[in-house]
Amino acid sequence: MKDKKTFYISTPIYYPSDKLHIGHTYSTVQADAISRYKRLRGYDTFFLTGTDEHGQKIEDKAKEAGVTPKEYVDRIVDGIKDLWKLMNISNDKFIRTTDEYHEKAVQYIFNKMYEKGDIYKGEYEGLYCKPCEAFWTDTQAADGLCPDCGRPVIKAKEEAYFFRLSKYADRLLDYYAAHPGFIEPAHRETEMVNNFIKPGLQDLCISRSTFKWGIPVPINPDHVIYVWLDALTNYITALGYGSQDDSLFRKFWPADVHLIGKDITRFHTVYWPAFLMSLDVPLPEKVYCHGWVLLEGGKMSKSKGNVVDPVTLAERYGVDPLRYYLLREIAFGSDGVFSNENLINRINSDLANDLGNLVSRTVAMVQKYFDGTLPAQREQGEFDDDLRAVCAKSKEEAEKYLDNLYFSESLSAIWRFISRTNKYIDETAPWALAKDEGSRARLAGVMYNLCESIRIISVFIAPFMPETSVKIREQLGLGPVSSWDECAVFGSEETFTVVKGDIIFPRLDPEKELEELASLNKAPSNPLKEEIEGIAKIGIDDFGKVDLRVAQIKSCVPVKKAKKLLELTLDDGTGEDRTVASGIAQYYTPDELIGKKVILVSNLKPAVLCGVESRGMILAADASDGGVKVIFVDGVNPGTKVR
RNA sequence: CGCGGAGUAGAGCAGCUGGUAGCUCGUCGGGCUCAUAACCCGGAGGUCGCAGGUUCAAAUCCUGCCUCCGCAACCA
Repeated sequence: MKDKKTFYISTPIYYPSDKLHIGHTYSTVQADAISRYKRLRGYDTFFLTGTDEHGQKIEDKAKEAGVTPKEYVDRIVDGIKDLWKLMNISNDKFIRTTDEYHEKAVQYIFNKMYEKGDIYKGEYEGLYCKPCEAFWTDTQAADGLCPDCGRPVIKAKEEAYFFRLSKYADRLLDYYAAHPGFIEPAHRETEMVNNFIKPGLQDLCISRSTFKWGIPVPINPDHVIYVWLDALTNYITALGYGSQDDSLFRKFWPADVHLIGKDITRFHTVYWPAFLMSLDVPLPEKVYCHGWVLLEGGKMSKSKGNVVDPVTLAERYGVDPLRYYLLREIAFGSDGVFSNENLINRINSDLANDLGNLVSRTVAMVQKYFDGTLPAQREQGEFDDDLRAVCAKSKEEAEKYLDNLYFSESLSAIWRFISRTNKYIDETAPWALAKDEGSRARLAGVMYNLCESIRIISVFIAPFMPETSVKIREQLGLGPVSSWDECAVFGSEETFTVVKGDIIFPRLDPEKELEELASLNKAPSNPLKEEIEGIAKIGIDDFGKVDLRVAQIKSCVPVKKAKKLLELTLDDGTGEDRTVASGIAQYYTPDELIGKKVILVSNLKPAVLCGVESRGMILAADASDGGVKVIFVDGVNPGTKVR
């Protein structure tokens, strides 16, 4: 870590082509928790999030919607900002890659790299498929054919600008070796080294001339800068790098943590460091690749219709419970499963039963036994020492874990103290002490210790659940936490005057909630209908272009080196065998298929898949269980046209 | 033999620099009555994926195998 007491953390910048889901919320909430923690610890903290707004996809979406790309992203970005506001995100800045200062700075960066000789016009490297408007690496198009459409690729001559990524391979390896912990979890580093760096880094294409929605290449306005050089650089342009005023950059760079999802590891641990090396800018301290929020039944995906809407959940259960759940449920670096049942469970047991009830019962007793204000006459007793010891240990662990971004573990440590406090009530049995006038001082001592414990807990949870921290402290008659040090000394408070408030976390009825959530999910009445209506209409002529034929499977073998592919030999009625590769190996064995008749798209352009030339495809349905059902036909001869 | 991760009580996970298997939820029984039918204590429940090996001793180290999940290359 740097000597100066600053802390700079970033989330990825999100692509505003759709509404954000719980996964994005997860990233951002993590960054928020750590930012709040660092601020409380006295760090001058800069927390950055934002949006990555250029690219073909947005250009297309905007066209569909009949608005300009800027108008399109403006609308979505408003929604994103609202979501962060709702989630109580304390970012210091929100960068949009369409911001003027960013566009200028990216051009500055491009020029600087160009002058250095790290950017060149692609003439030798890069294989380009014109119809697909896509670039492929040598390995991807090893046979000289586009992996997408099977047509020949050409060398990218005058097609694009390239960044000399290959030049930095050794320096990257050296850097990793010299900076353990740069990539976390560590196994991601192994993955990057083995999969990308050792096999040889390809130079990186950083411009496009096939669409317009991007930052123009300064030396050639026919091109726009392609995603990574535009997006990744936000981490420094947001601080004013490449502008008149780079005081923030000088203050906060290098970043302490780039928090990212594991899917963009390569870009942040290979491309980004190489860019920075090219600019002679120091590298960030750490890239932390967190896991994904998975849903029961697999990855989140729009087409599966199982995207969880954070707004619905936050409005229904509260922002802090949702924050807590995300930070608690998913362990360091690994994926976690989101389910409504888990969420409700966590809220009930951790928040309502353990924490909420602790506050409630304590405040009620202070109210009842002392009219709300604890007297100065207090007596210490048995169990007090242990309570303090657990408190101290909990603090130490919570800090240690949080410093390393182990959110879940940090919360576990805090909850050990909450449990200990509940147990303390049982051990000291204040209601028994209350019956005996002679135990008045001891009773006051016990209640004081409870209030102190809760006060300290309110500091512990402040980074995770800021609103709850405030609510709890209100009941203790205290203002908001202003420093983490407030949890350092047990007994620092003179006395307490409690104020009874509302139940902080009402208990939920799991059955009822699950039912209601299920009905809410159905609310967008008919997603299937919407999906179908969302697909562009085609004319009968377009359909006529597809030639469908019945074909019989003569033989079938798995494709070597391919998990998903079966190589089918078909009788299509022409008398000549036709080979088709089909991605159904996980659903059918060859024996099940041989002799069956299927529907063949006969005029699909050939493509090479894993070394097999596939001429056509067979029709199959995506079953609701995630499987695939091939469509079989009976009683028709091979070669018969289907329409 | 492409790279990496994982297989531990009903569920979700920890333990993996070797020494009688732990946590949360659930479940069963008890205690308490301040509290949000909450809290506290205790029990049941696992031959730690399979098979070998090293060792006085292995979930933990080694070898082989099986299964699952990511990434890459193929879901035409």
